[in-house]
Amino acid sequence: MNDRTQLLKGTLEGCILQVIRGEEAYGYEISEKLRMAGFPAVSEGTIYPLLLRLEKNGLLTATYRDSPYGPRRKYYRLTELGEVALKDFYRQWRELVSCVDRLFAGNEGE
Amino acid sequence: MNDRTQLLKGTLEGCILQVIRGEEAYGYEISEKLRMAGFPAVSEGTIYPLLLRLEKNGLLTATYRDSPYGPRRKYYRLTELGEVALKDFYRQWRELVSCVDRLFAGNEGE
DNA sequence: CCCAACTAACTTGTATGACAAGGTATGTGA
DNA sequence: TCACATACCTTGTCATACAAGTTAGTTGGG
Repeated sequence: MNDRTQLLKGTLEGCILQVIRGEEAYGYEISEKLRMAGFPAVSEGTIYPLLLRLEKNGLLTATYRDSPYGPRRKYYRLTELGEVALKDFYRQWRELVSCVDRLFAGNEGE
Repeated sequence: MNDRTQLLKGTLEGCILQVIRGEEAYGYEISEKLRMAGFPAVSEGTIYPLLLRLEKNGLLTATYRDSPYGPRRKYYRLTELGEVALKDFYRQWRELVSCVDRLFAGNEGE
């Protein structure tokens, strides 16, 4: 019915910003890192359009660089706008988490 | 850009199940309770279709009862399928939260 | 040399679900 | 009579996750 993909909506964008925040990263790498963090395999059909969108909206800038292993990589870096958006995301995320926690407080064990 | 509505995707369904779990409730009441819990005003255009969907999918059953204040209310109650779905939701929710937490661990203060 | 496998990015089409806007109807109080 | 709160529902729109497929570069094995 409603698999986890709906739960991910909106969350992924913020998480990707956070991955890039530390140091610039390219799409393929980002999807690996998310998988490491425990996210269930995020499809490429998800990640690349999302990155393009973020770039178009000015949250990311990109530069191409050659790869020693394959075609050139497109490295993304956060803009100032991206930093702001990341902070906004995290604030809203924490807010949502605390709402849900409040609702489930008292009977999580069951 | 991406307001909180995308963050809510999928979460709302589980939260509504949780609200109903304790005791049967009707739509109007549920939206009040969510607002109490801190959720930003959940629109009726969201809540009623969602309840109908859950009923159609067998997670909820409904009975109409008169109201002392207005038109009759449609009271929803969890089915066994609904209980299972609620548990599933909560498990997946906790999993997502811990993934995001892992990603943001170390620099939440900023 | 060719082919498989991995790396790397992108496109198209589909489904889901939140929401705005609007409609219908009942009860209360001024 | 009229405004307002209660109560439910429908239609249409938008954002976004994903499957599946496309294009390309590199490496290593047969």
